[in-house]
Amino acid sequence: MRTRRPPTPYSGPVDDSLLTHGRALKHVQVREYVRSLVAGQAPGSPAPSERELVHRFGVARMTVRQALDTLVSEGLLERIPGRGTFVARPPRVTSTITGYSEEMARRGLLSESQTLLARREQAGPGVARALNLTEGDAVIHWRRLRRGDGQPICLEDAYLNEVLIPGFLQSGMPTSLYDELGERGLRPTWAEDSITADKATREEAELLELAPGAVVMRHSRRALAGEKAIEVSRSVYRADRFTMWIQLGG
Amino acid sequence: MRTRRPPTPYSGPVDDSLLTHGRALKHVQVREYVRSLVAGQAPGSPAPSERELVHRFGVARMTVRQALDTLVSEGLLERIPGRGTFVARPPRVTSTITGYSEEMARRGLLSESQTLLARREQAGPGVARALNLTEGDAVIHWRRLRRGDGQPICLEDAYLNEVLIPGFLQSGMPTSLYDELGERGLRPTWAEDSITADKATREEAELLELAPGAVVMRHSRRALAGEKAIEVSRSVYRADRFTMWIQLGG
DNA sequence: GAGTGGTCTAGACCACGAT
DNA sequence: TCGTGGTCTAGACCACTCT
Repeated sequence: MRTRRPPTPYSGPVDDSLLTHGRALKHVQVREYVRSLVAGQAPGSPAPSERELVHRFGVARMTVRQALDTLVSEGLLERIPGRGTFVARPPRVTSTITGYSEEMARRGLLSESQTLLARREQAGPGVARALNLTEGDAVIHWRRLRRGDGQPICLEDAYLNEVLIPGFLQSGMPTSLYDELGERGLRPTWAEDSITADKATREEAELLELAPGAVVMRHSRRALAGEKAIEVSRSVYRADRFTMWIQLGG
Repeated sequence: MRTRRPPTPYSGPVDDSLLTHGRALKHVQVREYVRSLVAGQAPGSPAPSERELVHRFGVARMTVRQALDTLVSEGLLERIPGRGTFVARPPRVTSTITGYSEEMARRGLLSESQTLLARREQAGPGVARALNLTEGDAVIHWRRLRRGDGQPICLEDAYLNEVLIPGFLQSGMPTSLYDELGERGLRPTWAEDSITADKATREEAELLELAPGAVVMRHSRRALAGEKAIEVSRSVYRADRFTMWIQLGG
């Protein structure tokens, strides 16, 4: 039986991001070592064997397994019993939440965005409910006319929970809302969308340079980052210039 | 230090589904015991503590942790350091691939489906490409008029890879395509959808009981079960009676 | 202080794949 | 046969929460 374990005064080079209470956890060290080894490797490339890592780090095999378990559950590695551990083929993208800018980029179109309105408002009943706020709470209302290759494509009214993004209006409006949210750790991870077809109102037709009554697609979204309802938006798209693409599942 | 472990001749009641090579793995026993305890429990209810399970099953704590790890990664349990292990609140549904029947059921509408066509055809170029087939390969073409509460809502043309579902046409058409595919282990796990708005053609307008030129929503789907492309479909929905709901992310 | 989960050890035997 | 991952043991110390 083992006696007391010494207080593990680890003293090697340590990435600060890997510290917990001032000390790097061993399984984290192993995990990040393997992650860096494996970064950029082709799918199917072998990762170090568990016993090799045991040797290199002087840790128990269970510790190595804990490290690899994480990477396997991340989809980075794949274990094949009797053969070894290998770089997994990149898992199919699991329905990413994308915004308009990314949608346009994906099709190779130049994405432009003209802000028609960006101001603090009091939440109405619908917006308040969608953002888990109380009616009258402060929200940011951002209305944009969006173009692809110069042509009007979409008119979007987004409402953002101001409490979650202090200084948003003052900092100048970002090009990509979702990138900006990402930098604040609030990139939406979940969204409820609804989509229907309709005819453009007169105002919409004017802004989108359509004949009144032309066919449009209406898209509503409620986007959440973790538990936080961050954005609710209503968009109207020219049907003749826009097809929505969605990938579901993983 | 331990000596050799005895050959673990487990003899308790064993669910066949839990057997591997004729012997129930201990972590599986523990896992399924906890799963059954926790089934139907309200979120936040405590699960047995790790040490309690160690006692009850006479196993090492690492074994119990392995069992609980699985349930945690399934989203069934949640660990809170210093407090215990608890039933997790049901994880948000990660964008399920749903078919029309399930969509209707979700809104509490009576879903009906009238088969207009169900036959073997030779794949055209578009369908062949979508199903990873060669032009001329056999596909099943299934055209349905779908109603909600008696009203025409959707006209759908589905093409299925016949090789993957032998005897499909002969067995009588199912009510829910996705349920039927599920029973063959081919429930789609991934789908590429595209959605746009348009005006109904004369034929569509007739079948959907619309005025010619009325606004409709067009929906295309390419659905895969694992690596197998199983279904490709084109649907047209009456915009006045149907809004598409999508949940993204998890 | 008692109980909980988080981390870690230093081994063991097994089934399986490659050689 | 040798190396691999899969399973398992019987403990240990830690930080944390709750009472």
